[in-house]
Formats: sequence, structure tokens, C-alpha cells
Amino acid sequence: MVHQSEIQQALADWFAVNARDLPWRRAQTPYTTYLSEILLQQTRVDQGLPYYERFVRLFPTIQDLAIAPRDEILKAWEGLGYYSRARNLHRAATEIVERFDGRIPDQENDLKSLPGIGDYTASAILSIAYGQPFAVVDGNVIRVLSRLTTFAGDVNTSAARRQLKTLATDLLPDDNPGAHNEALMELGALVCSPRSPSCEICPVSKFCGAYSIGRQEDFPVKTKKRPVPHYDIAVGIITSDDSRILIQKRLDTEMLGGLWEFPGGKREGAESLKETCARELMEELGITVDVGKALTPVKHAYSHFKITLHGFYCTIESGEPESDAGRQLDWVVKENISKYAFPSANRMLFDELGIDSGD
DNA sequence: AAACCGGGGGC
DNA sequence: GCCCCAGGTTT
Repeated sequence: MVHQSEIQQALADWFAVNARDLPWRRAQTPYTTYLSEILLQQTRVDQGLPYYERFVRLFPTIQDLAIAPRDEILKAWEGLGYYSRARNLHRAATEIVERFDGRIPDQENDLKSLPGIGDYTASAILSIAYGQPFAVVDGNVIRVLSRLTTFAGDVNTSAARRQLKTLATDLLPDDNPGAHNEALMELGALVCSPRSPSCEICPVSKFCGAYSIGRQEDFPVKTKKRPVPHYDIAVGIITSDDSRILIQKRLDTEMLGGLWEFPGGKREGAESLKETCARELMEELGITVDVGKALTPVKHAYSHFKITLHGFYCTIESGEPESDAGRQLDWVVKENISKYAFPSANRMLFDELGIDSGD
């Protein structure tokens, strides 16, 4: 890359002054680096921050994470999304204790052998925690480098990702590669933003190809996403004679795996929502119910589809609830429901049900 | 290579 | 509404 050492220096100087005061930078250890990187995958720093504080408080060491019940980790993760990260975090912590004597590995192959650690996270840990020369390529780096070099490839392709990894590696300094990686990401987060970047205060604008032609927002080049489908979901609020509500646990193999929810499912064809509710409760639990009053519908967007969640008060007419797929069931009093980890859409029904959110 | 996997904030 | 975020895993 042209002006390589000048860009390195400008980035380092800028970062020395503008780096945010973040908790995993204050008391940095391999564990805090690992934990923060997992929490921040596809997650903005501002959103991950309270979760990081919670996790270092609940699980100060990798051993604490390894011996914790998984449900406890999922509960602490509740609301952050991409719950496979929490499941993998628990598995990886166990493996780190067993295979690596409780130390976060400092070898690329060892790190990548752990669940939840791919190329980005391995490079981040190796460079930031261990000072090794591995370049990171995250969303920020993609944006900064594609603008600097007017990179024309579609960054959603693996070929383009490889080229950007090479670019990032070329730009990596021998001295303090970890700080350089952090600086590049910090610049992407604070200055080189997706829309309306602050080029007038950017330390590397004079080296930026996109800025020189006034086309900052034309990079990175990426293909448009397909429109996402919408589904109606009907769930039953089933209450026992002693005022306990029936909830079930999602399987690990399902989306939102390991979280608890009100039983129900997706509307099929032209059936009514009440029919959906009755059919799903028969299929999943083997019970016939009387579907009563509806709760206020809740809209929610996932990454690849949208739903409207319809809750119905239901009364069992016949049968005893038994899961069709070995899902765990539980009858819970309202006061205890907040001890279970629920998906956000389910939680949006809590208020109307008189359930305390617990936070 | 492409699909799948959450939730929230900014515009 | 749409886009994007300190990406990884599965198919």
C-alpha cells in the first residue's frame, strides 16, 4: 500500500489521543480480551458494554465460566442475540480449562480449534493479548480499507475478504500490531462511519482514495440483501389451577437454542391465528385447548425474517402437556419467570401478563 | 459460496 | 423502514 508507514503513524498518533476508555482496555488480560471479543461479535461497543461489565462481575475468570451452569450464562446473555455465542463461550471455557490448563491459547491453531473463535477473533486475541503480528478484518476494517484504496470488489464475497485480509496484513506494523488493529477499528467506529463519515477530522483522509474523489459513501461495495419474509407466530399462555404458567425450552439445534418460551408456532396457509395456536399446542404438547382472549400483538425483526407474535390465553380441555421433541417443560409462577432466559419477542409479552422483567 | 444466526441504534 | 454492527458455523 502507498504511504504505508505514514498511515501507520497517523493511526497510532490518532489512537493515542482518541481511544475510548473501555473496561477491557483498562485491565487487559488474555481473558478480558477473549471475553470482550466474543461479546462484541456483530455487536456495537455501546450495546455490548453493560454485558461485558456483567460478565466480568459474574465470571471473573475462565474457570468461573467453565463451572457455571449453562443456563446461568444464557440468562446473563439474554437480550444480546446470537445465542450460539453464549453456548460456544461455555463450551470453549470448559475446553480451555481442560486442554490448556485454564490459559487462553496463544497459538492460532489452538484458538481456532475452540468453538466460537474464527479468523477474526483468533487474530484479535493473538495481536491484542499477545502482541503477535496478525491483522484483523472486521466490519470497521473492511470499511476503512475499502475507502482508503477504493476497493471495487463486492466485500460479501470470500475472494474480496481474502484480498482485504492481505491489505490489512500489508498495513500491519512490526511494532505493537494489537494497538494498530484497535486503532483501525476505532477509526471505523468513531470517524469512518457507514454514512456521513467525518472525513474532515480523519487522520488519514489525505491518503484516502475515496475521499480524494468525493465518493466515501460508495465504499465498501456490497450486494443488496434479499427482502426478508414475514411470519405470524401464535403462542399459548397456559396457566395451571395454582397459577403457574407453562413454558418450554428450545433445543440447541433450533434458533434461540437453550432459551425458554411460551409454546406455539408459525401460521400455516390460510388458518386463523387461533387455529394456529390450537394446532401447534396439539403438535408440540399433545393437548387440546380452548383458545381465548388475545394479547396485544408484538412485532419483531430477526436478521433474516420478521414476525408478528400473537399471544393467546388458553385453557387445557384434554391431555397432559408432553413435548413432542424432548423439549424440557416447566410450570412457573410469575414471580420466577424472570429467572429464565427468554427471547426478546417473548419478553415483550411480559408486561401485559403482569410478569416482572427482572431488570 | 451461500445460508443461517439476534437485537438494537442511527438515520 | 433500512442498514449495520470488534463474525462464526453449517450446508
